[in-house]
Parts: sequence; structure tokens; C-alpha cells
Amino acid sequence: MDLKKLAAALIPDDDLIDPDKYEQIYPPRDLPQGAQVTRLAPSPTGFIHLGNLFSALADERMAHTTGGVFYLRIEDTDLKRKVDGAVESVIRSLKYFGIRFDEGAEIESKLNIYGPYYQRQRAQIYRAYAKRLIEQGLAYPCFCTEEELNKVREEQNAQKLITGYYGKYAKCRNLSEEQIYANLAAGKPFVIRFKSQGDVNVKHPFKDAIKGEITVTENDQDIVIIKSDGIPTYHFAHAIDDHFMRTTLVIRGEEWLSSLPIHLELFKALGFKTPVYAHTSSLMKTEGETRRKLSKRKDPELSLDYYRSQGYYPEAVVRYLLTILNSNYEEWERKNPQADWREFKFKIDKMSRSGTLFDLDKLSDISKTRISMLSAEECCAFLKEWALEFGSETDKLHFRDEEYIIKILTLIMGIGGKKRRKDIERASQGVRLMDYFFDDTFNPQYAFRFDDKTVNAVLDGFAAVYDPADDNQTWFAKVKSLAPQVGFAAEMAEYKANPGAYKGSVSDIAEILRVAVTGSPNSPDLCTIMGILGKERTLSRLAAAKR
RNA sequence: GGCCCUGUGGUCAAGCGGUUAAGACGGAGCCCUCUCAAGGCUCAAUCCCGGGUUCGAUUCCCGGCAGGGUCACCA
Repeated sequence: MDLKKLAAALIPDDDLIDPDKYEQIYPPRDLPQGAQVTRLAPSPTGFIHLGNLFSALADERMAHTTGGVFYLRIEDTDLKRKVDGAVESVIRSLKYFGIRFDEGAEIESKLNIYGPYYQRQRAQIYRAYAKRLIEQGLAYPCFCTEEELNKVREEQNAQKLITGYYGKYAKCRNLSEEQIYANLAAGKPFVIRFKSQGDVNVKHPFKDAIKGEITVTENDQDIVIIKSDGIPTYHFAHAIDDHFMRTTLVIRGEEWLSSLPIHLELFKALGFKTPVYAHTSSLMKTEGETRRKLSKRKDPELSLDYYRSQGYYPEAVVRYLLTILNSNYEEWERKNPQADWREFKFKIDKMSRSGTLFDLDKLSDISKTRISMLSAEECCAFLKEWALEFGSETDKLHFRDEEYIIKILTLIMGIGGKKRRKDIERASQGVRLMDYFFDDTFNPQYAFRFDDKTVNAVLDGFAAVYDPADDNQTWFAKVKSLAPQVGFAAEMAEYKANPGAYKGSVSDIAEILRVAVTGSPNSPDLCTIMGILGKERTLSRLAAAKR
């Protein structure tokens, strides 16, 4: 069979160039020794999730700690996945978490000589190589319809055979010249399949940068490389793009491990050197008794927007991811609590090989620790940004008076005290913590544990002596002085020594006041709260709480 | 089902032939204390199972078992 003629009939494009020319068009990158070129290659659905951030972080770290390049490529070979504005959304989401690209789709950069970075715009490159594979007898046209393929698959399933297009099931593999041209003349749609030379009984050892030594079974599937619309499949595009964009390290989820044999064979057939592969373990979640990979349909916490709308501190999300990305990160962070996470020496071989259960508790802990390290001004800015996007109209109004918010935050965060408080775990909850400082969101649930007479006596008694000019000690002395009037113990020690002799203690008096002023039995320092509220408001709350 | 990956407390995990098997989150308790939070201290809790190899296996080998992933003209 005249393969050159076949190739020309199958891929008649007249805008193709000699594939070897691409080696000059996309020359090896001029980078220092050991520099890694990594990439994030999402499909343009615009849905960027925690798993993407997870691997993007590894990519970004590997590139930027080695003096390499991290770029963005859009895998838009499947039109069904395209969503408008998706690329901008990916860039924005990642930027929110402090990840930036050096190069790629929609990125301003003088490095953009390895583009275009949208696969649809690279059709000629793929087609030039597909054409060459046909000429070399390593690819062929397949005219099988979807129905035919489904039927074969069912038969294979019924007989418990391996499904797919291989061996004797690769019907179009050995079509005669006449049959091919007849099909072509009849205008039958076709795909280009790779003619696999592999044997599933042969296994090779392979070194994965994360998994270590693994075994790879040879591929024997004649996979589709060019779809009937002329666009390549992922596998084919991956081999060509990562070669010509000079990727040195492919970091991807371990769900790709099963197609590694295909990729290895493709690189070999194309005459390309394979990049180093690093397959990351998946982020899991428990469901009943078992665990499973986080899924985009079932798990809202997979979406990055979830963390933004909940107001987790973005850097905390990164730091949490880093703890599961590199097992020695936490130790480093303990030693360098103030250091920028970028100073951590990230190592790919320190990545976990087993699937990690996503731990929201741990994230919350990291988030509140990070937030507690902010100044009141920084915290205010963070909360304000959240409120303006996700808060209620009242929340937005509250943030107009930043000075007041900062006063509140200084208290809530325990700034100036011996120990910082860690009350704010995420913005959505932190903003609610301030509700009682505003009359329009003050919504007391007066749950007093004492009889009305006692409550009223405490409320009136304190109102009569309250002076905003008092310092903390004087303030507390006044609270204590109320004790005898209601039959409570003024000193905790006394109360503990003889609880039966009293109806309550100073702490109970404080509780009554606290419930009246804040609506809750728990709060930071009451004296300071009263000071922030001011005398008038304090007194009116005291009065309003009377039974 | 085939192929591949993984298996240390509830969770994330150190560990690389001999350890009292780190640490963190979570849990319990105590202290501190006007409550809460924070902080300090303490406690409970782990090497999937069975065979080897070895003086000695969590660690090495084999076999099970369990969990996960994947088997498209989707990436």
C-alpha cells in the first residue's frame, strides 16, 4: 500500500509543514541546569477545584524553586467542555490563592513563544504528526461507527474479555487499500487510530517521581489520535504539546496512571523524549464506611469558590495543602511560623503516595491560626473584602466604619493582651462574631439561669454603678460588689470552698451582665465590650434585658 | 473482571532491620479564669492478615485481604 498517498488522502491539508521544522520553531528552552518546566492543563469548563489547586501548587513550587517555568495550557479539544470566561476564571481563582503563571493562555509574557496555548489552535501541528505516523504505517483510518464499537464492547464484556480496540477487534487495522478508498469515496466519517506495537503481556519497570518504582504494562490498544472532527484526543495532544512546550515534569492526578502506557508508547513512536512523570494521590472524602475520591458533583467543598465564599483565609488553604503535599512542611512551619510559605524547600519526592482524606477541621485550625496572626487592620481588610462580595447589605454597611470594626477586632483578636485569641476561623463566621456590636444585628436570646428577681437586681445594681471610665480592675470590683445583694459569693475561692452556701458566684453575675449586653453567655472581655458599645448603649441593653 | 496504585491511632503523618513507634488536627481531663477562646500540662488511641528471610521485623520477600483508580471519537 502506498502510505504516502494514503496519508495525503486522509489528511489533505495544504497548510501543514514538515513536522521536523517544529523542533526549530519550538527550540529547547534556555534554562539553568535542573530548572523544571511544569504546566497546568485544564479543560475550559471554568470549574477549578481543590484538586487542581493541589497539583497547581506542586507545579508552581517545582518550577519556581528551580528557576523554571510554570505555564497554562488549555485543553479545549472537547467542545462540549467549553464555558465562556473559563480561562480568566482559572487564572483569577489561582491568583486568589497566590499562584501565578509565567506563561501561557491569557498570560502577559514575553516567554509566550511556545504557543498557541489553546489546543484547538494547534491543529496543524497535530495533523502534521498524524500524517507522518500514517506514512510510517503507525496510524490508520478507522471507519467504525459508534454503534459498531458499542456492540463489540458488549460482546467483550459478555465474554469477560478486555474491552477496547485491539488485536482481532481492531477491525479497521487491516483494511485493504480498496476498502479504505471505497469508504473514503463513500464519504464515510473516520478517525485516525494509532497502530499499537505493544503487548499486554510485557511489563516494564518505570520510575515515577512520586510513586517511585512502578510497573507499566505495555499498551496494545489502537487508541484514537485524531477524532472525526479532525481534532486530536487528549493522549495525542499531550505527547506533542508537552514535547514542544518543553515540559520537563508532568504532574497530574493518579487517575492518569492507567493511561501512562499509551503515553509512553506515543512518545516513543513520535521520537520524543518522555518527560518525568509525577502522579499525585487523590484527595478523598469519607462516605459512610468507605472513602472515595472527591467528586465535583457531590462535594461542594471541592470547589475553590467554596473556600472563597466561606471566607477561609486563602493563604491557609495553601498552607493546608502544603501540609499534605509535603510531609515535612508542618515541621518547617512550626520552626518558621512567620516565614512566607514560598520559602519552604519543596521536594517532589516528599509527596504522599497514598490518597489523603480531606480534613476540614485541620484547615479550620490553620485558617484561624493564620487569621490570628494578622493585625486588626489587615483582618478588617480581609473581612471587608469578604463582606462586600458575600455579606448581607447590613454587613456591607457595617464595614463603612472601619475604625469601629478595628476597635472590635482588637478585642476579638486579643491584640495587646498576653495571648492572641483565635476566634475567627473564616470570614463568614468572623463577621457574625461582631453582630452584637451593632444594634441592627444585635439579636439577644436572653437565657438567664436565675430567677427574674435576681436578674433584675444584678442588672439594676450594675447600671447604677457603671462608669465607662473605670479600668478593668475597678470594673470587676463593682461586679463583685453586687454579690452580697443577691446572695452570691464575691470570691471564686469562697464559692468553690463552700458552694452550698451561695446561690451563685461572681462568674454568674458576670454571666447575667454578659447575656444582657451581648445576648450570649460567652464572649471576650465584658468590660472592654461595654467600653466599645459606650455608656448609653450599655445602659439601654441592661434595661432592655430586665424581666 | 483485567490492569495499576495504596495500606502506621478517628484524620494527616514521621519512620528506611533493634525506637518508650515522633509530631499535628480531632477527642477526654486538669490548670488558668468574670464566661468563651487562647495558652500550659496530662491521658486514650496505630504498624491489615498469614507465611517466610533474619538473632531480631512496622521496616525486606512472597501470598492473601481491604480500599482506591481506570478500562470513550472526555479530559
